[in-house]
Amino acid sequence: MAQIAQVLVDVPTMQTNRPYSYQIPAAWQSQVQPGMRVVVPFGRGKRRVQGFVLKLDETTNYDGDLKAIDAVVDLAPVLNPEALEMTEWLAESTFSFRITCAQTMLPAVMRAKYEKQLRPTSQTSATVEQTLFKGHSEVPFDDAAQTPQAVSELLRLQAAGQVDVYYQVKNQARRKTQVAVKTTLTTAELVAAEKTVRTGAHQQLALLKGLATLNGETLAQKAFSERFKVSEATIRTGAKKGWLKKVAVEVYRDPYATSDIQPTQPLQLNPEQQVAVDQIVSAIDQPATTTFLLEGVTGSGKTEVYLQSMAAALAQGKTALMLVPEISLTPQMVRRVKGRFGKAVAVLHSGLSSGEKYDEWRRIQRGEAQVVVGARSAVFAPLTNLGLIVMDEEHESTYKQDDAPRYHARQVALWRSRYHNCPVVLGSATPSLETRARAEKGVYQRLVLADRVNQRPLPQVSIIDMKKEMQQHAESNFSAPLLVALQDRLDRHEQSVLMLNRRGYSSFVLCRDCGFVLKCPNCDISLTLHMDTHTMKCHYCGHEEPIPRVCPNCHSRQIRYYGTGTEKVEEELRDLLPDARIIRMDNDTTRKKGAHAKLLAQFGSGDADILIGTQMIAKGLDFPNVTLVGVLNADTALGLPDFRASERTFELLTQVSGRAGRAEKSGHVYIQTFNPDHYAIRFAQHHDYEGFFKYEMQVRHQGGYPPYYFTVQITASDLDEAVAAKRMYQLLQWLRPRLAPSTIILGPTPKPIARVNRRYYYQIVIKYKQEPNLEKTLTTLLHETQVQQRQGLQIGIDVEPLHFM
DNA sequence: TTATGCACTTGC
DNA sequence: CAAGTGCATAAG
Repeated sequence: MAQIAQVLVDVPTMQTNRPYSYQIPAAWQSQVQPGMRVVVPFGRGKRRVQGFVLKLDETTNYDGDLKAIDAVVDLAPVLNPEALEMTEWLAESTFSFRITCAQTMLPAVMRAKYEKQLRPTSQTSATVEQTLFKGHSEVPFDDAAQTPQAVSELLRLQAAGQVDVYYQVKNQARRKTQVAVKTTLTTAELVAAEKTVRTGAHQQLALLKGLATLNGETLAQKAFSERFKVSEATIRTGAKKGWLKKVAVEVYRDPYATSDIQPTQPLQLNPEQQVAVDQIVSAIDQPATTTFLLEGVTGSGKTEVYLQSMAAALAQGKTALMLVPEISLTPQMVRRVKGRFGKAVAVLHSGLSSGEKYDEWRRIQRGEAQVVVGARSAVFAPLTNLGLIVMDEEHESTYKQDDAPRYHARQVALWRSRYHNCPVVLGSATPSLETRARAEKGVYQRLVLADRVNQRPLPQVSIIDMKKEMQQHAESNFSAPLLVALQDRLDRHEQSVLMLNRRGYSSFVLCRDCGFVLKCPNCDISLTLHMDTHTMKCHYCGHEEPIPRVCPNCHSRQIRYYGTGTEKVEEELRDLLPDARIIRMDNDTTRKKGAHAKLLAQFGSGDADILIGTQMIAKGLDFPNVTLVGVLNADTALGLPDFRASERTFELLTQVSGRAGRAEKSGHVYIQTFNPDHYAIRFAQHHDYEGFFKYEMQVRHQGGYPPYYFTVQITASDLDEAVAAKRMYQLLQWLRPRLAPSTIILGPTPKPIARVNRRYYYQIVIKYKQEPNLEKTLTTLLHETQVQQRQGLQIGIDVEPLHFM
């Protein structure tokens, strides 16, 4: 029997990024398994931390005294063998800690919370008892240790044995329970009981009849009382008489329980869709793994291909995973999947409460859900026997996690497909260059849906040169042609969608006398005006301050709001078209849970004529009465210092264009821009992805960017700008001889937003085609920068970063 | 991440 | 000389 557990402790540092051996107490030796969480003592004090059992052993090569496991948290492993293997791989490939990776794969509530408590001992004096504990059996350490004096006093008391420091490892996971009724009597006994009730006691009779139908099953009290028209008081009487028992049963928090989802049937496929489904389905039971790129314009019926392929996987007794960029933005997708697969579907996305996520996760883990739809982190869903992984809108940048572990869900999906020997379908109308290039090389198999299912032509796209508009008209967010078109839709009772490209653009305060711009005291960025709260906010650190009335620099009153926020656009539009009913959708109006869906439903039911919003409206919205789409500022992202700026602009414009003319009515798109001749805008105008791909590939080839090169970004930040810069130059010297001569190292450069949250950021970008030493070198780097980390210098490694700013 | 030991300064 | 502060260190 295994006596020793190799435990990965919850301490995210380089030195603890390896398992520690612990003694398993004899009583638990038969139940502890790899993948379970345990509580173990760690360090010199009495500190206790959570850990994951990675492995069981008979012996250990550690020759000190082993400590013993304190508690076993789980009855069954929460990380299955696949997850354990994935932890290792993920940690290595993203240069992050194993513990962080393990935690990333699980619902957030399974992360331990630590509390430090003070408890009295047998030697606690009466004075201490009165002043500190005041009759409580324990006191939170942080409450008692508010001042430095209090801390030293506590240390003294601890040394004197007057107080005991106790570490509590709290499991945040809570199961929701419901009161249910259950009878232990037989049907005959229930019938006999009917004779004992006094005449006219209808409710009690109904109760007994109801209980007889349960056949010993439990039923929620609420449901019982509704079904048999029995009051809760009667149920209580029944319990008193011993007819029934009240029990607590676990219920899942089902985020979609109340919404009525209509079951849907598979649709007739067109020939192209049929080819795609056939190819994918035939790959499901192949021993090899195939990655498909399913390329199809908006409305070409990609979703139906996904659904029918997933159905085939289920039919073979396998499970299916479907990733979507952010479901809270595309509720229609969840409806379609739930409509097709009903109760077999579990949903995982950021819009769920932590309890809901936990419950959905357990439904998957217990095998109660065979289909998972979810955003980025759903790629770790504990599905066994995976038959198919679908990644919709594979080009979306939300698939990349911005903080450690900086993984891309596509990489994880591909890893899992190799583990399960199942196909992956990457779907998009505008695939990322990396993916499209791989399909070109034959690494991925390309499936094309060229026709729109409804046979509608794509909307006509007009480009409006704002430089000319500006010369002819006063400063306005709306060009003459766009205004005319908007008025026209109002007259015809059709709807319009206006998109404001928020990136790199927002409303700030500028003094017209001295040019002063109000900036965040912590970050190198101007503050944004928020009319709803009447404050100036920093979008990077959250700093907030009142709107200035006079210029803080020259005390002039000529301090005005500049630039374009959605609020400002809405205001201007209300002036220009006073009769239009307008809905605005941005971070402010959609912050509350469900607000997003509510606004969309409102717009969908025809309660408004115009929907104004940021990028979030470009995705997934599908309203038949929308015939006009306007992009107010197409090019604000083009000026950003990022080689993917053109790709993003093209994607966004193509995507938002797809929102016009979804049904019988044809749509028209107006793109306002200061760069009317830019290729990203021209190719988007003609819905020409292939043209864009070829052109952009040349640009990337010339610049030496992905997909011709792999990239790794190393960031250093420090409170002192000079320190950050100096360390980065040292790093460059250190790095150069360790990497291949063909590898290009860019920088160090200050990041385009050089200061965030009082820290200064510098970056180095490594570009390489083949670099066998990379992993070893970067791991060494992480080890060697440990000491500097503690001195305040923070180093971050991002493999294949998506944002270079 | 965090408690501890040790080196060193500070205060009486 | 005791107490206090700061930092390096190691965690089974």
